[in-house]
Amino acid sequence: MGKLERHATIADVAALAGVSVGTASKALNGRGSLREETRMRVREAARQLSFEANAGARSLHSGRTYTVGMITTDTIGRFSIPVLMGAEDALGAGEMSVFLCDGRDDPIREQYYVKTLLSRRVDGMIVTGRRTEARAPIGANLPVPVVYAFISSADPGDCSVVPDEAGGARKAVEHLLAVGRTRIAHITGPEHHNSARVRAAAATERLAEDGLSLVAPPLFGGWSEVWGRQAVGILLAGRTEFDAVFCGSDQIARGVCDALRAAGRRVPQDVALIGFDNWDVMTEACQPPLTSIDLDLEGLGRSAAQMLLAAINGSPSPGRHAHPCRLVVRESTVRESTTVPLP
Amino acid sequence: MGKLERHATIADVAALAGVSVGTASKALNGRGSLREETRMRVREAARQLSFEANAGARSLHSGRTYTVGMITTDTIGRFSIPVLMGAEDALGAGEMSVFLCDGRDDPIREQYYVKTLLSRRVDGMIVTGRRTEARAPIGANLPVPVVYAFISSADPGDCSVVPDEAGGARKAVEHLLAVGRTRIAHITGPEHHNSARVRAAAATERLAEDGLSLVAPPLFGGWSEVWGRQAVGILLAGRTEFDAVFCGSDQIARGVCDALRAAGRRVPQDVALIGFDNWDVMTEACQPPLTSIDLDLEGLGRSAAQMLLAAINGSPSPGRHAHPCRLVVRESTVRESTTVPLP
DNA sequence: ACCGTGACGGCAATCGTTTTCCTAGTTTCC
DNA sequence: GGAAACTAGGAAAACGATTGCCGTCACGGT
Repeated sequence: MGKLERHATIADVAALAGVSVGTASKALNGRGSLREETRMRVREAARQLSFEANAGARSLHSGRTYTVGMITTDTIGRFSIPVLMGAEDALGAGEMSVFLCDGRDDPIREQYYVKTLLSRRVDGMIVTGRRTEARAPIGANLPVPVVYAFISSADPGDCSVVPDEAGGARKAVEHLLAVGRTRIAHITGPEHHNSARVRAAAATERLAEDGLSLVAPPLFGGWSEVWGRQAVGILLAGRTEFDAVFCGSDQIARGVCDALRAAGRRVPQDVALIGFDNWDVMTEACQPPLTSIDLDLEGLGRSAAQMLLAAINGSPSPGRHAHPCRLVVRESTVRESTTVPLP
Repeated sequence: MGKLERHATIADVAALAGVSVGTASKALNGRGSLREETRMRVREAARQLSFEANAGARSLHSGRTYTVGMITTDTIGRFSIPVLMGAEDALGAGEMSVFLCDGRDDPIREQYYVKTLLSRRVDGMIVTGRRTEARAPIGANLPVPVVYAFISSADPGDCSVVPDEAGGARKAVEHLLAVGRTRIAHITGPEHHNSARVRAAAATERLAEDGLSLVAPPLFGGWSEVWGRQAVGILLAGRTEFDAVFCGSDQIARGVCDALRAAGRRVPQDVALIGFDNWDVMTEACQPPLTSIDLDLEGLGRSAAQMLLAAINGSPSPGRHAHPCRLVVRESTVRESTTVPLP
């Protein structure tokens, strides 16, 4: 058989079942009062023609498309994916389909997508992507609700869901304290990056609550392994003693780990090591496997989607919502890989 | 101002411009014969109401939705993303929007998505994802064209676009030969994985064409760094001399690199090293940076999308299409990072 | 003065579905 | 036996946009 020529319409179904179009509609949607026998006959006809109601025509009538747009501002990367997947999952459960739009960090392209999505009458939009700072709102007075996920909108009235990075950094420090370390160093990304500043500040603050401080000012650099290795050199040259390093990313941590080993320091016996992001590629390849802070991006995406659904149904949640991070303990902080309960 | 209450319809525009609905439509679409003054008046009214034509209503009339569905079978991963982005890019250029569906390797979910997409009257579908083997077609006698990207359909009549892995492996071997290596080892993923077998076979075959063979049978294992390190141990224990290693993945290559360095062998002086996938995270973190084979997944996605567009317009390209791989030379095979032209 | 001819725009059908109203039977009950 | 009360299903009006077909002007030519 070749491929089917044309989609069956409800008129085809009605004709085959020997009823009127309206009756067929009622039969398929369980509306109106029909004899069970009629209902079955229509259903059978629909099955036979593999009829699927035209969603476009349907939404023309209902005013809702059960569709949302997802715009990623930067090109889709390691961070956007889980957010995207979490959102897709939550929306799928609400019978919503997702339009994917890759903004590629181009405002023109982005505005084009907004217009396209509006013309497609999406019920709402999710904006995601990575940025060092909050981003300008995607549009003013849009006729549909918008939720910013991972990234946050510069307008505090907009609904943004972002990871609780400060909380994550505090958890990291608390874990190091819990395993008995007090001389902690911090190696992280570039200072102009908001995440780096926030995490460093939170770590410092948490230590201060226990009357402690970092053994040296935070080492700002890049997010890479290379920087991790370099930073260890700086740290060792400074002759400051340290028994733990809190890293701003797993890549940095891995570089740190390699450099420490090369310098003859054992992880975790001499130095406990904790990363950030819980990126499996790094945490698993690290020797030993790396303890890290998980941003729970998939959960964040899911949560953002749920807020969007709520907003669509008339209950918006304006403002900035911090999504909690999770500590994942591996062997770079404790000998056995048993989970250490937090205080 | 609060958010706009409702989307403007063409009737609103017509009323504001003082013309009939049909005239408004003609004015906005450049059809019919209208006075320039009228046209401007309508356009101005549309602008004022920020009118965007309802795409659903429009496609009801035209029969086309300018929409395609993209189904990823496994959960979206490192390989699917570039394919997805390439496709999205090519489709966007054709004014098409993309529905994203994450099949999560669940056939039920997948079938649900196919139904949903059909009810949304997509003009076509792209199926992507990673599998060890060809996959069962997503549906029989679908009323819209389907293109498989990266993954391939078990039905040889379906249009599949897949990387030319054999060609890539041959390029890798050719490069090693070109830089003067003849004692080549091959470390790769699990033997049950089709890619591992194909690449190993192609490498062997290419060597045979020069009257050579691998210094040892291919070492099948996993795709991980850990396996790369282990495999070097096996290789060294075997006392076979080798001056190059062709690895089945960049992760393996990185493990190999670390283990070689630990064993006192210099890369590339003693051993030239080439990976597969050209995954920036690995190639850049590797010391020295890793030469690799790029699958050009983004190009592959773009190409798949173009075939889909062609199929939608009535010119299908049935069958399996191999998308060429690219050699990317870095310092793990040549001292200077200058590009070496291929023979 | 009359007809022909463009130019301009309105009218209405159409796409596929849902939903409201209505009509024609069939019961039911007094 | 006849009116009321249901029941089953049909007819038609939406929903928003496009488009083919017509009517109505104004103008020019004979």
